Amino acid sequence: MAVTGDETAATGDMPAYQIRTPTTTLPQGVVMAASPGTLHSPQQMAEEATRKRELRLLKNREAARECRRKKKEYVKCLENRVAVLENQNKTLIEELKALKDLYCHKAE
DNA sequence: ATAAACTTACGTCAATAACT
DNA sequence: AGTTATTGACGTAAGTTTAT
Repeated sequence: MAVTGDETAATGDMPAYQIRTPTTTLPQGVVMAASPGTLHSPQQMAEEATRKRELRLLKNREAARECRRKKKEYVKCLENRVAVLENQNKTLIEELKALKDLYCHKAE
């Protein structure tokens, strides 16, 4: 199965193209008192996790686009090289034929 | 006209290579 | 060792071609 869940709980019934948020997100309206002395309430942790995930997805999205662009270019390059070599080959075959011909007629 | 088959581009995940 | 970048594999949507 390709659609395996990631670190945020495998929800097999959710289409892959939907953006999932970490399950650590608290229900609407629930406000936790920030633990005294720290800036790391569960909410803040969850928000930070979401922010990190979205940033990661954004970066990877762009990386994937670039990767495909490079691959396409590479393939185009190869195809071009094939065309060039095919032409060279054709020319060489013609040349060989001509030389053989010449040699034959000389031999008579 | 349209249903089915094929193509193209995309976003995501996971593995791993490259970097610090 | 932890973090970030790269890329193959997969599923999806939209576009195009082909057969009826």
